[in-house]
Amino acid sequence: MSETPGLTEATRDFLRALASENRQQILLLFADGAARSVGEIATELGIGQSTASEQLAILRRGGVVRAQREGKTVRYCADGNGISSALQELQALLRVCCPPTA
Amino acid sequence: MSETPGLTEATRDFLRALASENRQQILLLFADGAARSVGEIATELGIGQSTASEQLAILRRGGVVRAQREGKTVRYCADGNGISSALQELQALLRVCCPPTA
DNA sequence: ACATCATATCGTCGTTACGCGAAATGACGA
DNA sequence: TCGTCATTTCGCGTAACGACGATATGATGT
Repeated sequence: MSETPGLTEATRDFLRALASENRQQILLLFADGAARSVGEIATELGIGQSTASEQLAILRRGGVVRAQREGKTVRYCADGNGISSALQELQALLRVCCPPTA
Repeated sequence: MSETPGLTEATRDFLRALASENRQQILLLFADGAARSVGEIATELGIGQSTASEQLAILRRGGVVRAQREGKTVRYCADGNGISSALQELQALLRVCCPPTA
């Protein structure tokens, strides 16, 4: 069998990260550009603290958000680089599968 | 400004559809632009025929592929319209969450 | 070192997704 | 109508996901 991975594992992680409504909500919190702590996110979304941490980790693995420590707290914000690179790879795949008019 | 900037259910289905390696492989089969029957896809990927049908249905729901009957068989191919519209909506969301910081 | 607060990880449970074979549906030709 | 072939739907077992509370790790101030 040929290898033909199609998409990178990273891009698949990106897609899976965004394919969850809860995680989309988290991402949308960052629309104002402000970084947030895990606890703030949990409170704003009305979910458990550990849940927020875990979902944030998935988003981070997908290159959607990035974290930075500030004292005791960890602040998350959208990762523009990760997002645009994943988006580019995704577009490349889709272009391959959609030649001309269908 | 304060309206719901979230993603459509359709776009979430699109993301979920592409977040599976098996379904990505199916999509990649259509890179040559040729439509394929369910049985052909199952054979080419070495998966069960019912599995192929189900995964195809998910891809179709996500607007990634579309189906057309031809006699007894149903041929699937990539859905350029569905893909590009979902992609546009996705980009819109990501733009919202990624200020010019990058 | 100790206490404290924020976050990460662990253990668990219920729900959902995947993959298969078997059976039902739909299309066509005789 | 009947038989066949392709596809869809169903039933089931297994694996992965999502959420939670509880506990462990890490950072800070005293």
